[in-house]
Amino acid sequence: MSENRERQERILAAAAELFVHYGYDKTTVDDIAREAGVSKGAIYLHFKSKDELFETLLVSEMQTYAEKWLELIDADPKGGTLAAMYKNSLYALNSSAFMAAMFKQDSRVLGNYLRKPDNFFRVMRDAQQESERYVFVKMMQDAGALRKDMDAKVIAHIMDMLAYSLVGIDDVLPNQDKPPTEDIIEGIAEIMDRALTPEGGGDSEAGKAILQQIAEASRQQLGIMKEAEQE
Amino acid sequence: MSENRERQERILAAAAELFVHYGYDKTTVDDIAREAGVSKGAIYLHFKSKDELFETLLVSEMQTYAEKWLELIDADPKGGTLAAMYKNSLYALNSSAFMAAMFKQDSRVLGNYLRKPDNFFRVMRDAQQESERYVFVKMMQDAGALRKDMDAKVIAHIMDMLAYSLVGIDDVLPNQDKPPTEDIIEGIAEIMDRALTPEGGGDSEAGKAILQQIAEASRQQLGIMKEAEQE
DNA sequence: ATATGACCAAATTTGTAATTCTGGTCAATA
DNA sequence: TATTGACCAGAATTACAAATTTGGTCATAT
Repeated sequence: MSENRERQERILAAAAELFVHYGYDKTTVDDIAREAGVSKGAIYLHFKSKDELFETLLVSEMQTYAEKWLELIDADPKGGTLAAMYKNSLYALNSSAFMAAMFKQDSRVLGNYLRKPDNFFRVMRDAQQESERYVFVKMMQDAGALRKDMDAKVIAHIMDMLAYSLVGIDDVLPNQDKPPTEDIIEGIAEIMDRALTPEGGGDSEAGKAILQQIAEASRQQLGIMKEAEQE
Repeated sequence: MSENRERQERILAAAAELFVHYGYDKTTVDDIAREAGVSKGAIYLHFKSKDELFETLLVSEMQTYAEKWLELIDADPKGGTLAAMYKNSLYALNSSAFMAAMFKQDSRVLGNYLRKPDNFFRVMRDAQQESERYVFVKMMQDAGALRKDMDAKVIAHIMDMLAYSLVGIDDVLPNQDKPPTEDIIEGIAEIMDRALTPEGGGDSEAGKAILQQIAEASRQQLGIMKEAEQE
């Protein structure tokens, strides 16, 4: 990795930590520079503005999330089933506080950035016709990895609900004896496995093939966004 | 119903509507009096303070919710299974905007009431050792209406997650083509039925018996709270 | 060529005095 | 006796100037 690239990574890492802890509003460019051990000017050699830095971080976190997801699936013996794939997406989501904040649109972290008229999230929502989750579930169903008698749109939405509440429920419903997150995710996986796997078991290999396909498309889309952002 | 009692109901109904629409902070006692068609003084003949009115409403909504739940179960042919019971709790929750706001601790509705040091919700949380949902799930498991190989605490928590996200996900994740709520609830019910019902089917009658038991306990607890509130 | 941090205009926050609003009371009324 | 609404003290909001902070720049240093 070039020295320049390495410094950019350091800046982004510092920014991620500060944004998660203090939020977009309370984190200043000076803070980021100090935390990353560079001068403020250096930040502006990498990013045109605070917002561009922030948006680069958003994209970067999404990429990291996608890669982590793929890794987990690859390492999972049952990785090709719909339930296992979904489960691993939850682990991936849960592994990054910043990504979790993005997913639940945490206003404490995203702050006034959310109010900007054409922020990253709005643009993304307007751009996509169908939710990524739905596309994924639909493909899995067509490939025989999800029972035909389930409505893919409904399943996709329930999956979003569970992901959302996995990272968001603590904010509003403090539960004294909440089970460990891992137990929750495994519980969800078991439920999904029983409820969604077609009779006779789904085709695990077909599932993995689909994932590669989606991953590739996703990488392309993120690449495009990264370019769009440079302008 | 006594004339006095009827007026109290009218006040509470008016308050519920205003609180849901404008929130606790922006709803004044004058507003409530006007909406209910009574004088402000009359409000204070029924309630010692705005907060007492509010808390009476909280308890009243919980009672209505519990009754609605029982009704739905009674009317449901499969009402005794765990999945059907849970499903009906979601319908009951979804049928009252105020109850939904309570469940998700919606700060737009509950406003500064939530900041009060010993508000209803804090008192309730401190009072109860185990979550109601867990008690319910555990009893159902002991009665043979939930597979033994599932952890009741985990299942209870996942049920809370789904309930929370059912009423809360719209606030942060606007989904252009979200399925109708009824389809979502039925989808959840189907998933739960497949995943939680023991081999050979659960004992539906035992389930209903348990519910009556819990309903009775719940009625008692709410009665106690109502008294505690009078002070 | 690269990197820095002093510097600045604009935005945000703070302090605070004036104003409005609101929960609660109670003398007057029906 | 039961009910009302004018009234009031304290709370909340507004207005706005002063002070501070912050995103971004660029002359200077390395």
